[in-house]
Amino acid sequence: MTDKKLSRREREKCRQRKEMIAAALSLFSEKGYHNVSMQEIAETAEFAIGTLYKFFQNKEDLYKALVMEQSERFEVAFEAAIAGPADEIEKLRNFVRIRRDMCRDNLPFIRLFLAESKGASFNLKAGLDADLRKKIDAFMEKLAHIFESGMENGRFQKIADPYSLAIALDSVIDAFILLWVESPERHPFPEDPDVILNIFFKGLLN
Amino acid sequence: MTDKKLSRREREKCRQRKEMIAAALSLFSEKGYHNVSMQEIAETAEFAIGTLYKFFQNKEDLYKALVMEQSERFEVAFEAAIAGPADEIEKLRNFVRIRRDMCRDNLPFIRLFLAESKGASFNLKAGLDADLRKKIDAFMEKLAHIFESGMENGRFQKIADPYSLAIALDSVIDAFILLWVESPERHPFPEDPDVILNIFFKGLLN
DNA sequence: TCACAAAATGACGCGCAATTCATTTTTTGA
DNA sequence: TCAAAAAATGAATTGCGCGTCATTTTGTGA
Repeated sequence: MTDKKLSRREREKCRQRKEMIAAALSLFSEKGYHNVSMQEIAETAEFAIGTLYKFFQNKEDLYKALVMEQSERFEVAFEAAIAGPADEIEKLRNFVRIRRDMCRDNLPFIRLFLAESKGASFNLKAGLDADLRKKIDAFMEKLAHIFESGMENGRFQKIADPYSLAIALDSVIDAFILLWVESPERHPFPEDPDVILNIFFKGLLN
Repeated sequence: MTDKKLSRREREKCRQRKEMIAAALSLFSEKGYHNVSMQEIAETAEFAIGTLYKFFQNKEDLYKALVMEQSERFEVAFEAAIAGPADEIEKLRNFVRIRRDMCRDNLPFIRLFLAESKGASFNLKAGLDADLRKKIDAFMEKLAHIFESGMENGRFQKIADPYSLAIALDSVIDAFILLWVESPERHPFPEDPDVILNIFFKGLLN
């Protein structure tokens, strides 16, 4: 969806589109969907407003495209993170690490995404796009699978059902990210993934 | 802030105000702040628009009042839940139970609140009101204290720092609530609080 | 019953922001 | 070099929704 094997003009279009999305991302993440005008996006991206409408049918379309494209990148990175190691524990560690890295490198989008995927399934009329929701659900299943296979081969105790554990891990990571986004100095995101994972690995009782 | 020792007229005002807030809550939680017009709220509450503006300076004022009043109720209930039992484990169980009960009885507000407190610190210009944020933070400290004192008296293992545990527990409960809100049949909120708490109580490893 | 005050009403003014499209500018290739 | 096609432009159109306020309705007490 990016370059190679495209005419000069097509490459140029791609570049312009990226600049528009970048401008929109920066503005949306800072001020929120409803507090950003198309005019503003156009100006930030240094295009005329009409040009914006050549690339995107309307404001919502631009927004959806933006969320979709970025999510795709995250999705891919997360899949890779848990596909790498064979060992369940290492898969989880890797997942936590990659989440941290992706967040560090994509602050603006993280803000937007947390808002989207957590509470505000009602920020936009339709909420999360069905496509995206399906992908997130599918990934959750994969995460659940890690816990499941860990239980089957005796590495993990059966302390809760695998899907619940997946949801729990995901939400705890999000919570840490949120803390970190809100005040990076006071709540740095832990370097060592086990700071988070020990909440699951070790038991409070006994 | 409610009744008793008020003139007939004052009681009437109070009732009207409540009806307006109820209408606004129902609409906001269903369609989101920006997709609800004052006209719509007025019609739903069966008042004229002008009357709405007699009670609330403007739309944001109405919204803030709504969030504030409802949060207050939740706040009080949660405080009571952890103040009751002396035993740390029972405090946590009680907290989980009360969260479940409050959610069951206040679905519309839950949707709104999760959207507010989680992602959408940017849904509204200013995000969460500073007052409210302070209250939430203060409550988190209290939750952290439960873990802390449990560690001191040897009931809990020191598997993570108390504040992190508080954040983690809170976010996991939220995640379960979110699942339940989205599809109550497929993901009923667990009756037994230990279904959730065991994720923390018991260790995955060993 | 009537005059006056308090409250409720909702049509309207106004500004803002999403789109449109007639015009201008740039690119292409003959 | 020039004309036709493609792309970019931004002023104008449009619609919406907040908040006002002149008018109507309701309540009160003499």
